[in-house]
Amino acid sequence: MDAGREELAGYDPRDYDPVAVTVDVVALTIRGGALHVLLVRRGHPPYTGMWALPGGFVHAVRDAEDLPAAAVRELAEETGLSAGDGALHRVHLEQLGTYGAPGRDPRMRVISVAYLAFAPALPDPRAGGDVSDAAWTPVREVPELAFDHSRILADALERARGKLEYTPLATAFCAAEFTIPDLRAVYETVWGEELHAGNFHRKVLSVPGFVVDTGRTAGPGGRRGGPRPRLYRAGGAALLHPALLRPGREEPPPGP
Amino acid sequence: MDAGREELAGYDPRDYDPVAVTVDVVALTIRGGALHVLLVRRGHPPYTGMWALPGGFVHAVRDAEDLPAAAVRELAEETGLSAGDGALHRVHLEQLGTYGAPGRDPRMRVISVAYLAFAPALPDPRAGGDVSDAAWTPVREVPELAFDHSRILADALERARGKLEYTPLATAFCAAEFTIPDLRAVYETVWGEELHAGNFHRKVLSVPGFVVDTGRTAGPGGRRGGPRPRLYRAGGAALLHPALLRPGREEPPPGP
DNA sequence: CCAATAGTGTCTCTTAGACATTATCAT
DNA sequence: ATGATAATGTCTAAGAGACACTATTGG
Repeated sequence: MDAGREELAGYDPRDYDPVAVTVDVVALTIRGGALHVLLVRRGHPPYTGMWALPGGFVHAVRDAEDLPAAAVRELAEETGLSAGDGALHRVHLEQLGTYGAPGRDPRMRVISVAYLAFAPALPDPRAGGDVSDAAWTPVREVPELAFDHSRILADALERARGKLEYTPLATAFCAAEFTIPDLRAVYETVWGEELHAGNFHRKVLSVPGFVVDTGRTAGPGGRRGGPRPRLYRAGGAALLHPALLRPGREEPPPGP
Repeated sequence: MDAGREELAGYDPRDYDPVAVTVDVVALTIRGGALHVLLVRRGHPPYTGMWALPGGFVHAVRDAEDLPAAAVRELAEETGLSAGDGALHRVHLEQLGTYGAPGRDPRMRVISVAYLAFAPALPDPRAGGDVSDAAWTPVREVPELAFDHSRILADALERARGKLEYTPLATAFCAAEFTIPDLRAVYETVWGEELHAGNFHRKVLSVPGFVVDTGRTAGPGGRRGGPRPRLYRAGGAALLHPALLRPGREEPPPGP
């Protein structure tokens, strides 16, 4: 598409109000069998001392950056991993939604574009910059967050739960090579439900392009016995057909 | 959530760059068996004379409005319907995504929050304001659009096709009361595929909360014979269980 | 009458899920 | 040996889809 660059005569800057745009990242990972989210403790007003999602203003004019680039930058700053690093390269990033209610930031009108990141187990973050602390926090222990970040986190969790059903993104929580039980643990952790091991195994292998067999088996890990499970890599499928529908969703009573 | 209003000392306005935020609306409706989108012809630079999605700057400071409110306002301005009107009340509106690549607007850095609207058949729009023309356009005849609006429209269509599968939003394209063949026509139009009438009928009625029988039948309409179909209203379900999966989706060849 | 369409019945194939079974490993 | 777990097999119920059939309307 070529930008028809007409003259800017007749263009009135007062047609619009200037707004600050931030990017916030909901970075999810699995540690020790529990779903964790990356949080930072704010070192400046507003909400000083409260926990919040990592994020910051988009570099809009000088060194103008795209929105996904801003999200990667924020994630890299908070985790201490460099953007070109291999660890960050395996992170799945997608836009979650945009939050712009008036008054959500007491300073001024701020529109926040939220991103959702699925990451394999990453090292502990390091504090620095304008945050006094940063930590992977179990989602079940997350306190009330600054701004409307509690709502953003809730939306992110719901999105993540749904994404596991019809996309292969559960593999984004695993290392490059993983076993079917590893994958099952991801589903059980995110959905908060136990899955039948045998049925899960057969179903995953029946979905074309979900996982590919490496031919090798896992070494003796922290398991308590049993045969060595086979190692798989993520397949090339972008969508799961048929989907792995999560159980226990009874039909809700008809609303208004 | 209570906003902890610390003092604003130490707050440096240069921490952020001012950005203009717009809201663009992809309004879809069905007219004469074809899917239509509401387009406007631009009356001002940039892209003067080109077709574009209806949209405009968010009122951010004076009369600060929420993002969905801005979308409703733009839709009302372009369709000539008042926001409190009953016709607009039946329109389904949801956030589609946010587009903020540098250079997408040649004037300055603009972030656009795109909304997707599903509407029943609405009257023809009226031109006015800063648009020289406005029209419902069949999506198969849409020309190249201004800015990145062609991409936004493509994303909207893909979202709409998916939404029909697992939500009852096809009813948002129908009048308040509709027949099962009406509903089937919506699916066939949006998906671009013919569906088996008998199987579709049975499936729709088998999903709890999708439609409710009014007990009445349609009057003699533009049909070419056959029994009077029954009239239904939209049910209370928010999700379809089981979903109406669209046919013809063979497993794609595994990508990279 | 005839063509078109609404709505229902029937059959087959696939899949989900409950459960059983066998094989392999750590302790 | 014993217990835990990977992986596979079996059975049943439910849903998708192909197809046939009846009933009811407009022309």
